[in-house]
Amino acid sequence: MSKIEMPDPPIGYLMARTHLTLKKQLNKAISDAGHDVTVEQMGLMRFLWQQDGVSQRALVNQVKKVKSSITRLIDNMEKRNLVVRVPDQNDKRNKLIYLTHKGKALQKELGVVLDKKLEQAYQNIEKEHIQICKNVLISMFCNLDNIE
Amino acid sequence: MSKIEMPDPPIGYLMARTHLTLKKQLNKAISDAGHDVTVEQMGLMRFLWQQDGVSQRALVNQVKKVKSSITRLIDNMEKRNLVVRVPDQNDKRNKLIYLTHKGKALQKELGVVLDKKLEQAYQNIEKEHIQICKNVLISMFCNLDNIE
DNA sequence: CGCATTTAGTTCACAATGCAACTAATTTTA
DNA sequence: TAAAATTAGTTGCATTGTGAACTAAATGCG
Repeated sequence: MSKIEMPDPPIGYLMARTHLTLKKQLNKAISDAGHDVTVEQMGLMRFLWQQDGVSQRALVNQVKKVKSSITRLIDNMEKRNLVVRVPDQNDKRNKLIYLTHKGKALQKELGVVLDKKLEQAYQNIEKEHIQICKNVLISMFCNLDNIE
Repeated sequence: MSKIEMPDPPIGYLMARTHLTLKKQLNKAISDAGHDVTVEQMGLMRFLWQQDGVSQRALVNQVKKVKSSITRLIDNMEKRNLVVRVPDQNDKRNKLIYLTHKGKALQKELGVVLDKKLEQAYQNIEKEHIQICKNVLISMFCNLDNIE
């Protein structure tokens, strides 16, 4: 099978490829560890672990996804008993999202799985370079976020 | 609305956030430019622009997605008349993917849209840092790819 | 040669994302 | 205050990604 010769790929392709591969393997690692949770659900819980009982709107602002994505992400998390929706009595438009016991308990367990996988991903890469990479990703995001 | 204070995010979250935001805005930019193509379809065409008439298997090896993803990506590209599937007479299991005129013509036009958006994303970021970031993404991908 | 194995591709079920259109509740404003 | 505009959340539709089960074709081996 002949290998196709490609020119230096734009960063978007590299990001997409690495992101999807990391996500795929993390999902498998989480599943192998016996947890019925996805990486995206973990990504939302990351904020809830810091501050519980926030509105979906607040989560939209944090994770920078579209509100309909959050709606369905929370649908699936409710199915798995990770969170519950509680109507806000002060503003009946809002629904406040609270972690269940199960959702809270997962913080430590998923942290272990995540750290282990990142350790594999970081092999033989200089720490300073990883920090520079993070900063570039943050700057790119801010540049794009300011445009829209 | 109170901003949730978050600790230093793992690189996976940064990659996911930046990747999705870039993808979202690129899709909009492509659509605004009058093209009925998605970023993922462009990602596959990137390889076809280098070498036309390859099997789906070859594309799977290049883009590192699962074969069922490629099947449906090509389904949607055929609908839009970007590519055609041609049965391989030498090995009847294979289907060779060829760009249509429309698919070929898009290389330049989409390149312009992509470059413009990347220019926005790269504002005020040092070129050397972008290169380091790219190298980290490549190294991470290779580390993960060797594991599975 | 003939049967087992491998390989290429499709299909299905599930999760996730985004856009657009919608409902319901709140806030603004005339 | 009543109508208009905004805000929070849901739903329908299209695209994408994955894994598992499936078909058809080619390859390998006894």
